[in-house]
Amino acid sequence: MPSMTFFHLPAEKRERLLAAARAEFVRVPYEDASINRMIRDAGIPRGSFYMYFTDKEDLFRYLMESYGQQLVEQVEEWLDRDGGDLFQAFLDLFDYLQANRNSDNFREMAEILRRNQRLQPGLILNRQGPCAIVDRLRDKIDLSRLDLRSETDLPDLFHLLISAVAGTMLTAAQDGGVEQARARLVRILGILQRGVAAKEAAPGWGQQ
Amino acid sequence: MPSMTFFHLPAEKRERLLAAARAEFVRVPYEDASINRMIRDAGIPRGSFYMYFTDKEDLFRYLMESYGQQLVEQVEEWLDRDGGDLFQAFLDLFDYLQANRNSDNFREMAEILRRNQRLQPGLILNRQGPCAIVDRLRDKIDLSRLDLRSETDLPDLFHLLISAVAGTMLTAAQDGGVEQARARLVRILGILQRGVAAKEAAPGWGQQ
DNA sequence: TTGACATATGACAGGTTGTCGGATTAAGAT
DNA sequence: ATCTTAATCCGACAACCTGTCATATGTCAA
Repeated sequence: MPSMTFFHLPAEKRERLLAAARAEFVRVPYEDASINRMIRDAGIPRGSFYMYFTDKEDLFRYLMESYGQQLVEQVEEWLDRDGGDLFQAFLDLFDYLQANRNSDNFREMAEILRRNQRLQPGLILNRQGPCAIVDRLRDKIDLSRLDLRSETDLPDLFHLLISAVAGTMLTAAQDGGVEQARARLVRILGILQRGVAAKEAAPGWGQQ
Repeated sequence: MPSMTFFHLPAEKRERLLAAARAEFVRVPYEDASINRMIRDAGIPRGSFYMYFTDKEDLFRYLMESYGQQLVEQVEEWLDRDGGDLFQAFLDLFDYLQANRNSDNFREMAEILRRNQRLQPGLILNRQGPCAIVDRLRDKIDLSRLDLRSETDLPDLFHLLISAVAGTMLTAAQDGGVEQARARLVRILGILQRGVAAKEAAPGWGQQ
């Protein structure tokens, strides 16, 4: 979390720094991003930066969090539109991130995510896990379609869904096209919905 | 992948470098690991290092890959013992990694995994995804217990299982105890087995 | 005016990485 | 035994990066 000082800053200066930071994270993957360049581009002196953020990670997390905020809002909308269908909403999320023909803002976010999907999903995901998000979305979700048996099933499901989307976005970038990746996501969503346990737990050990 | 030169090295020298590298990755998380220290400890000159590996990442991936090799062998064993029960085997994996009262070798691996679970599951996982592993384990798995509907369901399931284990190991390290984390893993395995779709809900979402 | 406090600033120490060209070794070839 | 050629070795080096700290500057209240 940025220091209070950062928020007391004149909005213009604050935004200048954030813009430079976003540009840098768009330019190269996280590990290669340089605080030096950010402050140079933003015209902020070195010492000041460390007055605001403790770290490159601190800054990155702050950015991710605000992006996350926006995504959650977007997902909220889809849930409304899709009648609370969680799976459809996550499929929408995938399509949305792939398309990225949207506001510059999202285009930027999508680019950063794409740059950093190979490493650190742990960095991108909020530290506290999906719990906060779930709390916010819970009442938009049509729970009657879900067979949840424990208090934590919904957060856990979220975790699985998020990493599925992240994982398939990786596929999309590397291997073949978006099509293939999307198909994979659909299959994974299918697995999560129906489960992989054979319905009649046949005791026999015969294979196939 | 290390260069051929690396494998032509006298075994002693090669092992000296690898040992120093492992020690360094045990000492600090990936980002902070220093090639400098590794070569200093191993008594290998700077130029040589870059003759063998292109990168810190190159070296790390090589290590992870060999650890992965060992883990797969271990999982293979469990599958034999558990009668091909994939879910049981992954639960065993969790217990095994948590316990880490094993050979120094595994203790080291467990420590590295623990240090790096926060970031880069993407780094730890083999680039090609679980496919290679799956091919190797496929005939040890009792497929009659699973309801798989597509060629890729098994790899995808693996991916989910692995990230579930990784995710809960994270929980284990941060929040409360191992107990809580294990319970969470059990619930997640439950979700994957039975699915979260309410049984009689109409499956209408899969169009498009 | 004068403290007392928050904030700003940039020079600096210590560290890192990847490269490069000359030294060294190994392996044939003559 | 000597020469040739290619592979390997090596450490000095340039370029960069980060986090800190002592000093300067601003701000508000008494």
